[in-house]
Amino acid sequence: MLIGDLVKKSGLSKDTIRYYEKMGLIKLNKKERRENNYKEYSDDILVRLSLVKRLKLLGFTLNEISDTIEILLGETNPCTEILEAVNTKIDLVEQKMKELEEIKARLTAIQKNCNGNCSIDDILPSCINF
Amino acid sequence: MLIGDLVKKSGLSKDTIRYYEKMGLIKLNKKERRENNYKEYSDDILVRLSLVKRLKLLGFTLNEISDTIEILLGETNPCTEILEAVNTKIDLVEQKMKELEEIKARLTAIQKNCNGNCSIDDILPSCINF
DNA sequence: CTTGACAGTGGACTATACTCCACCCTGTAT
DNA sequence: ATACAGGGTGGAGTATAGTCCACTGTCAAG
Repeated sequence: MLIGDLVKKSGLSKDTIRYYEKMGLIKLNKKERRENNYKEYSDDILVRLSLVKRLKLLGFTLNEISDTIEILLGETNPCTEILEAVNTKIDLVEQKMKELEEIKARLTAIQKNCNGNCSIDDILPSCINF
Repeated sequence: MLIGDLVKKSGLSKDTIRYYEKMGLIKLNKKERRENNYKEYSDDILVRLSLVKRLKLLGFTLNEISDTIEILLGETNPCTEILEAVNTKIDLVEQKMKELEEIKARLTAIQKNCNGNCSIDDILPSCINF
């Protein structure tokens, strides 16, 4: 598919896709050009872009994403490396979830302390050592 | 305390603290200066910085953090506004948690599909529509 | 055969969040 | 007295992640 289609299917802008291309997140080999010099994007590229989008939402940087994708979708890594990478990512995700649970508990506590007439004094105790 | 202490206690750099000051994330009133013009930071400032650090880890921008802190620690907002803000934040946190759960499920699926001898073909199905 | 949508390239610009630097003042230790 | 750690200010520079713009080429429709 051409870039216009990719824009529609990926939900990313033309400029963003080209930026990712420049950064090496997606790669086209020389075959993937039409005679008129237009770029031909495969479904693999779409998969990669979906991965990028998801991982970005979770706060990974493009460099981290680049590494992750290389391991997940690369062709040269044996299984153990893939599994290790996946396990590391799971740990990271679990860590983020724990953080969020803590924050949520804290917010809920504020909500409960605040019975119709709260002030800074109701909230501060919940924030110390937060 | 002076900035050196604050650096040690907060784990943030001098420049970062001053940047947050410039951005209005932390505020010193005129009283909070010693006669020699040195800034005197209170424990409240430390609480604020801890909040900033935590919220940053979760992917909030400094602007979002600024708003949140203003509502949580500000002095002029009535209770209803605080509660609304807290509820909004809880929603946001829950949304992020859902995202993470989805990612984790996906990663676990990859892990299961990969029985000792996986290749790109084992992983790709888990990545499509990811 | 021109118009308009779509493609490509290169480079400038922006926002966010720092980080570094130069230069100056303060205060204690030698 | 002076060295030196620590404080203050202003402004420049950096990294990341885009976003915008100008200019050019391609191609199907009228």
